[in-house]
Formats: sequence, structure tokens, C-alpha cells
Amino acid sequence: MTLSPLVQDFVLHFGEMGGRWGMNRTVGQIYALLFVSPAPLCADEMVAALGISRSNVSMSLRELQSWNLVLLKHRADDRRDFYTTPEDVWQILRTLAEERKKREIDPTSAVLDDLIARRAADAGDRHAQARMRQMQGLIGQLAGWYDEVKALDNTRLAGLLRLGAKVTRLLDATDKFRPSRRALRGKSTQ
Amino acid sequence: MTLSPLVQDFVLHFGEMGGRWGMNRTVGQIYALLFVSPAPLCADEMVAALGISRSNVSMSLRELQSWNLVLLKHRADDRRDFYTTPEDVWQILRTLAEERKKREIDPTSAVLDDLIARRAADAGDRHAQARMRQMQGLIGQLAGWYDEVKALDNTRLAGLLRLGAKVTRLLDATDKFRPSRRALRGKSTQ
DNA sequence: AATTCGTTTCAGTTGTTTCTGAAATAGCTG
DNA sequence: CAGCTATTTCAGAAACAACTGAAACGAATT
Repeated sequence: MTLSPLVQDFVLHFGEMGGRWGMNRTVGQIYALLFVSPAPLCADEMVAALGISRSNVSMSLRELQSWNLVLLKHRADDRRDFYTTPEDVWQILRTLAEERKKREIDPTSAVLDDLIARRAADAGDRHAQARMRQMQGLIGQLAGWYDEVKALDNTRLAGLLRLGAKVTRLLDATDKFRPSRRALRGKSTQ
Repeated sequence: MTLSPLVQDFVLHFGEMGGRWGMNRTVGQIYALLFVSPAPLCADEMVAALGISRSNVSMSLRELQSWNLVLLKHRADDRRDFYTTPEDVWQILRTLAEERKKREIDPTSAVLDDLIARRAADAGDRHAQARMRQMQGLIGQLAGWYDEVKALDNTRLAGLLRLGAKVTRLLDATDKFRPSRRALRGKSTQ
């Protein structure tokens, strides 16, 4: 299989970015290829398209599966595994949010809990713990935020992002409105 | 300089996570050390505390500066450079958002613009471009979102994250209320 | 149970990144 | 400007991650 220049360039760019996104080059390239392919691909087609070894494809697909970024498909009368990405880019965003949280936030959050629970001996430690508590607060908020994103349906997620420049106004507005709204319907709010 | 076990473990954890966060071990460790230190540190203190070479510290500080994650301080009658992190964790969050966008989103956004602007030859390319447009849409929203975070003041940023489980309700509420509010003040909204 | 087709694993190689020590640079002080 | 002190650069060494080919594995078919 030979790629059009357009798809070539897309794939190569994802390869380059792969490193920055916490995967490696091959994983990035395979994901890009699957993302733009009109139909699911099998491993050998990826080998042909990307010019990499069969085993590399196998390991990279494994990695992509561990990220939940690809879907496995089968054809009638064909034993091979075919792979795609989800059609829905919002779904992809949710998955990314979830996996990133799992890899980048949760471990630190757990460690911070431990460290903060320790007996702080001297003044230095007390200062360090105070700092850690600040960071834990921040991380906790972020974690909650990621969970939130993960749980929103497409419409609401799109809405949330679309707010864009209106977030400020919205926040101000809710600060202003919330009390009266709560008053109207009787403390339903946390 | 010798570190307390508490700070040791904090520093070591950040070293481990550094890789996942787009920096390397040493950069992570130095950042952690600065974050919990009650006073700014000079390079030699970091060498002593972390047991790494002077040149490694120098390069890592350079890296941290390129991320805008550290502040340079000076003492009277002392030519050495002393480093800290910003006190304010919200500021840190904004910086991270900004730098992440710059490194992980903007380059891809630019490439996608290019690719989408190309003449699509065959059906495969047309499909690929359609996919790329979807991705570009998503990335554009995300970029806007990061810009938004970057521009919010502490209070509003905290508010935004604190929304937590209320985002859904809030979004529903605004959908319900916006039309009437717009009607009240005349289509000021996009 | 042997064959075939597809996938996975793994030891070893290649390629990158990180880290170091030594040398070079820059900036201040007398 | 000579002598300090602090910092940066850089080539090579050490550590690490990626990739390959070959062999092992598994599942369906005869």
C-alpha cells in the first residue's frame, strides 16, 4: 500500500509529535494512519504503508489498545484483526482525558496523599508539607475536572468547549445568579 | 545539603513523573526541590541536594526557564543566581496550560491548516481531509480553551475548576436561560 | 495431530537521550 | 588587566528506549 502525499505528511507529523504526546514515533504514525483511513486496516497493511517491521506494528497496536485509542474489527471469513479509531472525535477527546489523568495525575495524587499524611518533623518539613497541600489541592481540582470531561455527553462537551471567550462572563453570571436560583427551588445545590 | 526523607520522596517521585510530563528526570527533581524549598536555591545547593553534576543542573535550569516554571532571584552582595517557583499554584497552572498548548497543540494545528488547504486529488484524500477537518475542529476548540485558562484570574480559574460536578447542570441551565437573556439585552452573543 | 495463517514475544542491535567532566566563557573586583 | 567566582558549552560516556528478525505461540482447518 502506498500513501498519498497528503496522508504521508499527516502521518509523518504525528510521528514527530508522538514523542511529545507520551507515545513514540511509530505509535503516532499508526494512529494517524488509522484515523484517516476510510476502512479498518490490518497489521500487514500498516507494515506496507509505513515501512516498519511487523513486530513493531504489533507492539505499537498493543500500546494503542492500552490507551483505548483504537477499535478492533473483524470481517466475515477473515481471521485477521482490523483496526480503526472511533469515528467520533469527542469520544477520542474523552478517552484522551481519561488516559492522561490516569497516567499523569493519579499517581502523583496518590503519592501526595501519602506524603501529606506523614508526621512532619522539623520546620522545613512543615513548610514542604504546606506546599504539597497546595499542590494536592490543585491536582485534586484538575482530577475532578478530567472526570467531568470524561462523563459529559457530546453535546455538553462541545458546549463546554464552545463557551470559549464566554467563560468569564458565565462565571460572573452564575456567581450573581446562583443564590437567587437556589432560593427559588430550595437548596438543591451542594 | 541533605534532604529530609519527606522531601527526598517528593523529589524522587517528581523525577519519575518527569518523563511523563514532557521533561526528564533531573528537570522534574529540580522543580520539585524548588517547589518545596522555603527559600530560593543556587545551583550548587541543587548539586549537593540531588547528587548530580553541576552541568546537568545548569542545563536543567535552562530547560525549566524555557518552560517559564522558575523565577530567578538575586541576593545583595551575592553574584550567584538563585531560583524559586512562583508561590501561586494557580499561576503555575496557567503557565503549564500555556506551555503545553505551545508544544503539543499549536504545531499540529498549523500543520493541519496546511494539509487541509491542499488540493485533494482522489476519493481517499477527500476522506482523509474530511477527517483532518474534524480533528482541526477539535484542536481549535481545545486551543481556545487553553487560551481561556491562561487568561483567567485566580478567582475565576478556581471557580471554573470548582464547578466540578456542576458543569452539566450549568450547561443545561445556560442553554435554557441564554435565549431569554439574549432577548433581554439584544443579540450581543456570537 | 499436522498444517496453515496470523499474532505475540523476546534477545539482541541500533538509535536517542541524558548526564558528566573538562574546557571555555562571562562578569565582577581590586 | 589579572585574578576570582559563577555559569555555560560541548564532546564523549553511560543509560535508556525503539526497533528488528527469528522463534514461539494460538486458533482454526483438514
